[in-house]
Order: sequence, then structure tokens, then C-alpha cells
Amino acid sequence: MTQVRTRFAPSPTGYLHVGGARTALFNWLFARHYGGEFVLRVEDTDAARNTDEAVQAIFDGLRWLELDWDAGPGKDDGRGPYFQSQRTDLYERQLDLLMKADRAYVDDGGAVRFRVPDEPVTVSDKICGSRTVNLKEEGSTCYDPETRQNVAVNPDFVIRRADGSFLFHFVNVVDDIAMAITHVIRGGDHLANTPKHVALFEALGSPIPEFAHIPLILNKNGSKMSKRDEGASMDTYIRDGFLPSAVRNYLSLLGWSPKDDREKMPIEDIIALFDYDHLNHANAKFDMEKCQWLNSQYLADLDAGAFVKLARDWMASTGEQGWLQENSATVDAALRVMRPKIKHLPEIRDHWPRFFVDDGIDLEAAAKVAADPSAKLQLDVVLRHLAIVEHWNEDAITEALDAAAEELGIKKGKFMFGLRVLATGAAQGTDLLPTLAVVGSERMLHRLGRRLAEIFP
RNA sequence: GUCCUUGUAGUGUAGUGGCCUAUCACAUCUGACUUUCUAUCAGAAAACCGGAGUUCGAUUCUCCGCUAGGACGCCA
Repeated sequence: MTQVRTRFAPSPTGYLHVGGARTALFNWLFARHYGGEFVLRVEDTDAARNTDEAVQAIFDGLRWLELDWDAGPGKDDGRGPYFQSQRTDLYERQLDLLMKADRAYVDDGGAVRFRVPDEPVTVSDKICGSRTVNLKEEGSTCYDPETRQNVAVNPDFVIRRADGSFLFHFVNVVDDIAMAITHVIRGGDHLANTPKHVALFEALGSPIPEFAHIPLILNKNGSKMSKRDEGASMDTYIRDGFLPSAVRNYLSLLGWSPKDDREKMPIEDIIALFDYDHLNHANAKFDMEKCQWLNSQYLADLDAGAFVKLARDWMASTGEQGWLQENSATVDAALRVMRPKIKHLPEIRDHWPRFFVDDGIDLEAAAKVAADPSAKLQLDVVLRHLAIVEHWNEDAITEALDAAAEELGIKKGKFMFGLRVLATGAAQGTDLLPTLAVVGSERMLHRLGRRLAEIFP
């Protein structure tokens, strides 16, 4: 087999979509599996829609996922440049060839059209199977959404606009040839374009690469993912402090399966197993909860110090000032207590006030505490015992609570919920004892008294 | 409208012409543990889209239907 070359060929018209990132990932995995090369090519032929920010988003997303390209922007292997906007000379030459062979012509509007062959074109797709169509016949009608009818059109499709700029189908194929792409793995939305591409490959006298059209990624409800949908844009993962390895792992499971029961897998194992026969045909629905769960699994692999550093980096990246006003050692200690509960870093926002905000109570939680007629008395006793703790740490607090329980003649569990609500203002949260310890004696005692008075005026 | 693709629990999936009263995981519910919990551990509930056909036998193969998605641009 000749050297495997795959490519990711995004157009920089917006943000990097998870579907695009997943396409990049699959191409990368395939190349790595076969010891081939992964090429990044930026398809910026539509000047009106392309932006520099979008180019940056593509680079950022791929780098963040650690999908390194062997050839592409910043890494020319002699087949570049890798921006299509810089390759017009090549397109001109190839177009000349087609014109000379009478495979293309200028139409009445001044655009150049490819003369589609009036004979069957066979596309063989590694996932969707093979299909033969006659482009001349099939392309001769077009659906008009307004009249909701098919209207006759010229089956010869435009490959160059009247203004001289080139179109996707043409440049895509020319570049795949010039860049020696052997395997085209792309979203299933391109499947219907493929006969056109095959015809172009043939017209340009090139061998046809292997095609594999992978299923699309949809929302959990089956609708198409648009920018505002949760998880649709790669920058949200970066911004929310996901671990790249976790997201990469999750994305690899969307439309592909190792065929055993593993889900959390090191990238080396995924590379080793990745191949066509493990790819699915059906569209995948995106499940953010599972993505977060996988993230939590990767988070759990971190030691406490690494977690704290990660959390702190994320907090700094938010630019929020509130994080900075608390004692640094206390924050670190609090983060360690939060760690087992955190699936993804933004949840720190939920836990933060339970450590660092002294007033306010969740109304429902307060009502629940107030509903127990004996709660006031119990909590009074608990607070009295806590007030005399000398060395404020988990063990000492435990002793004080034991003593309070003994004095009251009840089990600790009876008042723990109330204590939680007083201490954190919330009904659920982190382990209570470490939370009490982390906040510190003076501050915690003050807070407990204050909230107790609030619940039982 | 035409063409294409798809269909296993809510979600991602495994699997097979009879070992399928169908795998694993997330989510859900329950219990246990613990002082609490959104942690942990244990358990439960939950699916082969429908109809014909082929077959001794179909979730598995074929056809039809339906569902969902895609394509049909001087977008990519």
C-alpha cells in the first residue's frame, strides 16, 4: 500500500464544530493507525464568508485536541501552500487542462462549468457501500424550495464563478490530487457530492482515493447541531476547562466503537484499533452528560496537586475577580475538597459560595430545617460544642459533634443536615467535615450563628 | 418533489439465522456505607421501528412501509 495520506479540509466560516473536530480526529486516527500522514488544508475559497478568527479557531481546536498535522499551515512538505486562497495558479493550470480537453466550458453567464460525463459514475464508499449514478441525468433537475417542485437545470456544475474565483468541488479534488490524498474521510453530508468528485478525478486523470463518509453528529433530540447548541463549538470545551484527552476520547466514540466494552481508552489503544470496520453508519447523538462523565474519569486520574493547578488555571482564564479575594491556601484546600464532586471545572462556580459566601440560604433547604421543631435546640447545642473547639480541624470537629450528639442523646445524623444548611446555605455539596475545617473556626462559627438566627428568628 | 443513508433501552453501543429471558457504559430509580452529599459500592427498571416474505427457526437475510438524517447552489 502506498503511503496513507488523510486530510482535514475545513472552511473557515465560523467556529470549529464538534462534527468537524470529530472528522479531523477520525482522519488523524486513520493516518496514525496506518503510519501515514495527516494533512490540514484550509478551504478558504469563499472570500465573502471567511474570517481570520475562524482560521484561528480551527488551529486552536486541533492543537487543543493534540491533533498534529504532518503537512499544513506552518508545515509545508513541498505540496503547499495549504490555504486554497494561495493556490490559484494550480487551479488555473488544471482548469486549462480541462478546457483543452473540452471537459469544461464557459457558460452564458461567464462562469466555467464542468461537462459531466453522460455515463455512469460509480462511487464506492467504505461505509455506505457503492452506488452508480449518471450525473447528466441526475443533475438535470433541481429542487426549488419555493415552488416545492423540481425544475430543469444544467447538469454541468459550475467550477469557477464568473468573477474568476473557484468553487469547492473543483479545488477540493484538484488539491486532493496535488496533495496525494489517499483516503477521504468526511461527514456524510458530502456523500451526495461524491459522484461529482469522482467524475472530476477521472477527468483530471487521477486515481480515485478511498472514500468513507462518516455519520453526522446530531443533538440528543435528533436535530441538527447549530452553534448555540450545547457542546457544538469546540471553544466551549477549551473555555470550560475540559481535559483534551477526555474530549478526544469521547469524540472518538461518536460513530466508532472498539467493539469491546471499553470506553475510557488511552489514545494509543484507539489508534491501534481504529479502522473502517469499526465505524458506524447511523448518525450519532451528542450526549454532554456522558462527555462530562468521561471528563470526570480523566480528572480522577490527576493527583490532587495537578487538579488544583488545573482548576486555578481555569479560574484565572475566566477573568472573574471573585476568585482572587480569598486566601490562596484556603482556596487550594477548598478545591481539594471539591475535587471528588467535580465533573467539569465550571462546577466550581456552584461549590464556591458554599465555602466563601457567609450569608444567604437556599429557601427550600431553610424551610426543611425549620420544619423540624427540635432542630433549633439541637443546633444550639451543636454550635455551643463547636464554639469551644480549640484546634479547628476535622478530628476536633468530629469530637465536638460526637459530644453534642451525646449530650442530646441522638445520633449525629439527626442534625447533620441542619448543620450543612447553616454551614453552606445549601442542601447538598461537598463532604461536610472537610468543608467546615477548610473555612476556619472564626468565620464558620460566625456564619453558623448568623444563619441559625435567620432560620429561627 | 427526486435521490441517498439510517433504525438494538432516554443516550452512546456490543452481538447473533437457534447458545438472546440481547453486552457494556452514561443517565434514571432503589439500597448500603458514611456525619452529610451530587462521591463510592451494590442492586433494579429499561430496547431488537412496523408489516410481509425466505427459513424447521429471524432481532439478525430480502422486500415494502414508516422514522430520523443528508444531498439536490456561481456555500463548503
